[in-house]
Amino acid sequence: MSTTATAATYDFLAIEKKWQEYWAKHETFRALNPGEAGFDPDKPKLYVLDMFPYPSGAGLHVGHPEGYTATDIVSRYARMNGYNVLHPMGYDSFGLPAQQYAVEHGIHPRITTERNIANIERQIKMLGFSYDWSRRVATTDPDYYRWTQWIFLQMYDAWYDAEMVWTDPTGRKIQGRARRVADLVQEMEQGRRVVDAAFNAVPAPKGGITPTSGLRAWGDLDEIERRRVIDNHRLAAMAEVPVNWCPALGTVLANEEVTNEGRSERGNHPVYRRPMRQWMLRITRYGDRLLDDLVMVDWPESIKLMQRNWIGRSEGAEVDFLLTGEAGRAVTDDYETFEALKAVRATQGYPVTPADYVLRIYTTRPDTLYGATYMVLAPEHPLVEKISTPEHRAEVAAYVQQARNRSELERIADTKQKTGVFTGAYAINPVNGREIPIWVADYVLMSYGTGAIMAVPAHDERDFAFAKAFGLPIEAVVQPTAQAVKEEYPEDSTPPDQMVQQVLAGERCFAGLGVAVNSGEFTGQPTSEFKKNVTASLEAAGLGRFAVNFKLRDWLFSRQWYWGEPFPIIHCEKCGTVPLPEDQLPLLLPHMEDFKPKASDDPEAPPQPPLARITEWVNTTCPSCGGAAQREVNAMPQWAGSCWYYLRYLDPKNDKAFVDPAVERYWMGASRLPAWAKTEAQQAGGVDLYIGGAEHAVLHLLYARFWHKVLFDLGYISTHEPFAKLFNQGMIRGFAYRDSRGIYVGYDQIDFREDGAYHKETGEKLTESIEKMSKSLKNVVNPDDVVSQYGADTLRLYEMYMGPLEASKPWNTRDVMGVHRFLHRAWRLIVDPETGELSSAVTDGEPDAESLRVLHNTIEAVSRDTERFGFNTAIAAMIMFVNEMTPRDVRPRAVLEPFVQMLAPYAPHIAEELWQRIKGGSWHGSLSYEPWPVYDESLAKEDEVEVAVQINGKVRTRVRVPSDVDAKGLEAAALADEKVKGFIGDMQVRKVIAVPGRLVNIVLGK
RNA sequence: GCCGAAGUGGCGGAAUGGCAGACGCGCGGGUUUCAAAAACCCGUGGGCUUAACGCCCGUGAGGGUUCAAGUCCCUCCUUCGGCACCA
Repeated sequence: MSTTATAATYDFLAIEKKWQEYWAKHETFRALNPGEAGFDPDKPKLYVLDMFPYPSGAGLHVGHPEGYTATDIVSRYARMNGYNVLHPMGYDSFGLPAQQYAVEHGIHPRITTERNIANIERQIKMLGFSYDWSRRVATTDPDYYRWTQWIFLQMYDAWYDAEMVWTDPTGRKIQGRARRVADLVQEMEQGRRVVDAAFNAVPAPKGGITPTSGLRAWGDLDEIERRRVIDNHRLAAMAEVPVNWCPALGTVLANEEVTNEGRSERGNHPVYRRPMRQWMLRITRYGDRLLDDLVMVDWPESIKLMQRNWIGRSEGAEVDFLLTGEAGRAVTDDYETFEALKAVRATQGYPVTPADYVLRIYTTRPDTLYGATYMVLAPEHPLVEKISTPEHRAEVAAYVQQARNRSELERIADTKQKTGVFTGAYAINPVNGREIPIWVADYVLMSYGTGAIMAVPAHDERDFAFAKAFGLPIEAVVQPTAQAVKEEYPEDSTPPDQMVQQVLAGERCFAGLGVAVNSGEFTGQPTSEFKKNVTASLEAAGLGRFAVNFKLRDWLFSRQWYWGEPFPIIHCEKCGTVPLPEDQLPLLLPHMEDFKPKASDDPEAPPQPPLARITEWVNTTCPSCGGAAQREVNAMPQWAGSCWYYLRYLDPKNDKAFVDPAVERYWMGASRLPAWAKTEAQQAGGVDLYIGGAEHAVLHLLYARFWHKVLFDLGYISTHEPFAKLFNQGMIRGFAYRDSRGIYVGYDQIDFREDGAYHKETGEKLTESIEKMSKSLKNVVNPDDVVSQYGADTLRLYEMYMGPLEASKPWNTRDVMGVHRFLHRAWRLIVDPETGELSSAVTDGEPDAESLRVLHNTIEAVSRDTERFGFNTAIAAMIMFVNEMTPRDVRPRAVLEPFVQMLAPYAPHIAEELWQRIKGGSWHGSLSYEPWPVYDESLAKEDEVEVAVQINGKVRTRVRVPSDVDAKGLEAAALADEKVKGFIGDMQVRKVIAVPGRLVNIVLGK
């Protein structure tokens, strides 16, 4: 350790402070926008982005600098290679953690947020990253959230035209586009769209509206109905939907914020499903494009897959089952039997839209329709109450109530043990006219498909379990091959033929593909063919249609907390929801002394947003009619600000627009990148490199893509996708130690000996494990400590040297010394430790061939490795350079200077200092823009190389040959070798493989 | 349960199908020193050996392709990550 540092040795703390002040003072890393004085349009651009931090009270942990260092290396490398580099930083400062921290400590979140930002910014600056600080944003700044609110209003004023086929500026054909609400109104006014029974604006039927179609023209709607149609189509709209209600947090949460166990991601509180009227963003409209456009981006396959799974597109059919008897009569006066409905529909040119007299289900397996033996409604399904017969009503109501009171946790806990009750109602299977019972069970989810299913116990595991539990019939309609059923039950030792018999007998469930049996006219058809045919036949009869479903659900966009963006919306009794006029933005978050949300243990407690308590703020006038009105009192969720921050960095001070279009086109446009960064993705444009943790795989990254596409469709930005290239850094974990009772022990309590870790006080040997860093495991490493002990350059270098960027790896403080020593050695190459002056070994003379060879090998390795993000091996190459140069007493300047440049992206402070010293009095400034050293292959080559010689694949000797020898010459040299001759003896040389520069393999035989 | 990624010395890790273990840590030996630290130099996968020359075994396990496999293919095991009643 350098606590004994004299003025002459590498005084990293002073050097780092000096250069950080220099960079700040000279705005060394300021990136100029097109149009600014000094902007060079001939340089290619590179937009290098970090996932901006959440400014928590704990400050940075060592995981943050890992990604930040990687992007900093790329940024600095790119500047030295002649790029205009945009490398900004900011803070994601709204959200629940700040709210909770503030509640716990009794301090206003505005204050804690400012304090936390100040601390985290100090830490980031202490690490010497080359951010353009003039572009700093915080999502809590009114100048920032003004535009978050503005974008929300654009979504409010937009709808998704799923039918529209259009061509983007690159000539790509796209189906579906967000358009202005005014266009929708116009289409309806002109009669191109009509309104169906569910208030959807659908393309007008060719033959016009028939009386039985349930369709209406725009002119036939009253004011309230018209508003309902429009609201039904807005990309941002309020809707009564089942939401995740967390009474303990006093707010609702998005699906993405609820854990597998049905608890809140934050705080681990129970979450309940409740229907509530909330703001929703219709991300599901973009399901297909969010899925399809993943091919445009250069992202880790694992992340793309997670997004694909999250979107969860499936194809199948919607099928309408007619309700019969009492149930049917309860909901319809006009149609009582299946045959009657079928007859009516047969006369129609246009399929009838959903209405109460049918039970509409979604299935991916329409080929199993003949095996449907009962139906199931989700407890929240609107038909449950209507169709339950008097004798079952009490039981159904009790079950529904019980399901409501079970948290998600409880529902998930017993997926094996199915529950449910019979409603007393029956439905008619459209393919065979059979009446089957309708049940209610919570294994069917209201939020997926139509909230109702046909149950085919013979071919669905869940239905099978339910049928077994309640004694419902199981009828096989798919005959599997012996092999298919064996694959489904690999552990089972039953002979495959017998398994097939068990499936056909309804004793065993089979969910795979096969050939139809007992399926009327379809019997004998393979599954895939059957699906197509039966869907077509249902469609022809108006009883079903091809359908696509997504697991992705609309984004619940309101929260009942204080610390978020207020909605720029006013509720007027006369005009409905009214957007705040643009010139009134930002709508400032009003100050509150008591900002606590109303928390509760009661799942039935209603949400009470804190803002609702400021009556003088809530009560306002309607911008539309001028009458009395109320402000929206919910706040936006954590993710709102992070959906578009990468766009604000481009033009952070603009008060006319969230970004100037010309500026956006430059920084987000397709790059003129060198080979190393060129991918198909970057041709499509976007942020050139985005580095962050994989924990955002579906949340932030999906939401941001969604907003981006909306802004693209509305013409505000120029690219389909926000992030052309994404890279996930691996998690840095820490060694954790616990005693025999399982209690974790902090590092300061541990005596590290050769054979393990011992407790300093008890002497007990401790168990070591590698865990995610966390306070409770007492294995957190604080960057402040590392920097004060070893310096920022050492921390940066160590984090990059630990291993591949994408790998998860454990922090080992002992290893930090290794790179720290390297920096000391690099320092002494140039500075005499005795005098503090330039070392006398540094000469102006012509470099010798060997020094040049070492240098150019290093240039080659560092350049190549940096470009492929192999930062660990790039550092290894620089260490080798220093190890080679250290013993020399003549070290030519011409060799040292390029080395210092190569060190600069990795350890910028020491590099600046060494550069200044080696350049001497003539140098003033930063080396940040000095051209990167050029690799000269002719200087890197040696005249002679050693090549391994294998006999039958085993290395037996080496031969020295000229480095440019060809395969023939290499073969001759190997065969001429005495030792090789000895090995050959009287054996026969069957084959010789000679790979110049690599090896020779001599294959011998008898 | 489903999907994905990964298994290499005492440790972190390196290796376009071409000399496995670069580089660092740790460890052993040496130089320097009154001594220690620091620094510098040498050694360091395991085993055998006449200890020089040299040989054998080694990248989670087993099989395969190839002149040549850590790398490609098949089967299995383990660990980590994601999803999880999505009809």
